[in-house]
Amino acid sequence: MTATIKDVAKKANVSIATVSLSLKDDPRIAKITKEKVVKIAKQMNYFPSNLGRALQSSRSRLVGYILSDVSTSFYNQIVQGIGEFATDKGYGLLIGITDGSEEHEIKLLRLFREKSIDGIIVSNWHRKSESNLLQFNMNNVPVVVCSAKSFHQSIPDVVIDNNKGGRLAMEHLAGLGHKRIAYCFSDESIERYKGCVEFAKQKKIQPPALCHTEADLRRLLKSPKRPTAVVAFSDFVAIQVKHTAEKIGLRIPHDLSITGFDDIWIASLPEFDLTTIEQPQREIGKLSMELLWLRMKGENVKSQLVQPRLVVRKSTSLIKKQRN
Amino acid sequence: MTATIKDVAKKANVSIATVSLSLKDDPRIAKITKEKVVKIAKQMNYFPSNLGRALQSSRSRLVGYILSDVSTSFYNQIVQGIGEFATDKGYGLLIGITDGSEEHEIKLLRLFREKSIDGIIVSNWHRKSESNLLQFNMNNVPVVVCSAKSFHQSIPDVVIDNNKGGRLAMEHLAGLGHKRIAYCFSDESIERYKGCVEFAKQKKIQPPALCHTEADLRRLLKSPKRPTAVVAFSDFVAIQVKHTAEKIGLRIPHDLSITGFDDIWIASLPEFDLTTIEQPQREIGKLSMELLWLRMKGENVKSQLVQPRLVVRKSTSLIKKQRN
DNA sequence: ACAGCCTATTAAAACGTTTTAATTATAATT
DNA sequence: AATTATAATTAAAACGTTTTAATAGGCTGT
Repeated sequence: MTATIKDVAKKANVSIATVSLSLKDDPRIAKITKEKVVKIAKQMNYFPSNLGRALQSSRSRLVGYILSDVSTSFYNQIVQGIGEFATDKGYGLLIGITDGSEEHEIKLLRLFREKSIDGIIVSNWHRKSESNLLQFNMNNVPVVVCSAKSFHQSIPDVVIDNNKGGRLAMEHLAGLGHKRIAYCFSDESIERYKGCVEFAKQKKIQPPALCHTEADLRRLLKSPKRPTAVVAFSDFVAIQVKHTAEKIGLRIPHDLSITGFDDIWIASLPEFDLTTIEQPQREIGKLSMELLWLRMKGENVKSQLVQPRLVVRKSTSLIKKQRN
Repeated sequence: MTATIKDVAKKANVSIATVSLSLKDDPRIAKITKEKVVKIAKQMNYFPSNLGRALQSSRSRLVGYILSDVSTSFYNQIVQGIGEFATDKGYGLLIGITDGSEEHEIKLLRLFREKSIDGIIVSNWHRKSESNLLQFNMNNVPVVVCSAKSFHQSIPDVVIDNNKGGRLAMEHLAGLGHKRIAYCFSDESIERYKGCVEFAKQKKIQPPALCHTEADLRRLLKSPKRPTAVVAFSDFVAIQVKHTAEKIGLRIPHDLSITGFDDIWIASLPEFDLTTIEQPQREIGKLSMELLWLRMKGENVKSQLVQPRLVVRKSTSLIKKQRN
């Protein structure tokens, strides 16, 4: 089917070694020979097979990306960022969607191993996989954590400055005059919440009330001294909060201001028009792949903190004087 | 680092051939030997490297998926479906996001070739790539088109029954008493529109008015005999239509019923609550991969039509008598 | 004219498998 | 006991590369 190095060698009437060296412009080969070989190779539409190359160099030029679910709007952009950089550097991107299933995750990691993958980026993983990932990482298959906090100091991560993000949201709300603020929900990144608390402490205002569940929030919103604003953990959560508030009869932003986090595409739809903290998802993906690439080249890298940005829309407004 | 077949052979004190045959349970090897080898292999945590295997069989056990953009909610589920099936069969899924760029697409196809990919699934592609894809397809690297109409009879596709989907939407609206219906927008799948027209013809009602642009729609909605319902090409378009209508002062569904297509996740949010034609995206992905897999095994397959399903929500309602 | 040096090229080994054909060991038949 | 048939194992080749070390062919300088 496709031409191999042997075919080229035969046609050019040289050895396969000469072909190999010519194509990588090795100074040992005479210029005239190189030109001949290159011309014939092009003419035969020859490209070195990664299989042979991989076998001999034990580098497959394949990287893997593990995540639990592409369908959350958030990770798509990340995949895009990773993919672009990878292709550019000649790496194939193997995608591994675990769907949250541990069994699936194990299967995927085994597959990656069998394929002699050169590096791995992870966004979601199970506790039990950590030793497995660590093993990859120590055996010259670098691992980078993307958009999450790394679980081991030998594995760098690329993550938004969550603390700063929390502060930005608080700063914005405080600037609009809000004094009683709630935070929904705490489970995941505690950093964002910490950012809020730190800002509050610094500005000597009341720290946000922490809601763990929707029931918590509902109760709080019905109380006499209910919050006038909510910092939501994500845009997703922000939408939930909006629904909860509306069910109680509160209107956004008239009765309640809400900030989200991520700036997924629907945040800008007029139905939501959500003030939010933007994460440059594509950038995060690209940066992760860049770190991985550097590590695969043997360089040392440090974890990266990506800067968040406040996007002001219509889900937040000045607090009404009479209620303050 | 990781054990190779040689290591196992040495430890088991047999030849590498014996190891290879034992692990695939070849009847020629004595049972007792097999057991010994299998035990030692497991104990050494040995898995055959795909690289060696691929080189010798010239099958990489890699498949590629080409699409322009993962971030449209729609394709995520497809990727998930493809990925699941692929992993299950021991195939690695290389993802190729073209971002609509032709140059990128070419780069990706070359990468796929270099990686000796075994099969390709395509959702979006440029005209110019067709000859390229066809070449893969003829050279024992089968191609399957996913969620789009194939461009060549030698390449099967998996696609929703668009005609039927159109009919379903029309049937639903007609059932609610709507007589004047618009279709937005026509550019892509003409099949859906055809389905609408066919249904109208059959039931002897007025065929839907075709809007090509938002301006068309706006004009139509402002006309005295304006449509009372719109069949939108996709959920995405349905949302656009909703916005356009609301800007004019029409309320959904009170003044205008809208049906979408796809049932992406936001369709079920209370802000939209969109009556739509569901595409089983995951199923479509899975089916595409299954076809590809069969073709890679040398079997002949036929294109598949997937059945759409009407999901009734609140964006459609009975036409008001006074206006009919 | 010959040792010694470049320069250009190539043979050969290696990477990790699978598979075919050959070899060895064992059992069965005369 | 010698031959044949059968069962079990293995040597070797092949897949497509890269790389190292070796070879051949000219030159140079004596």
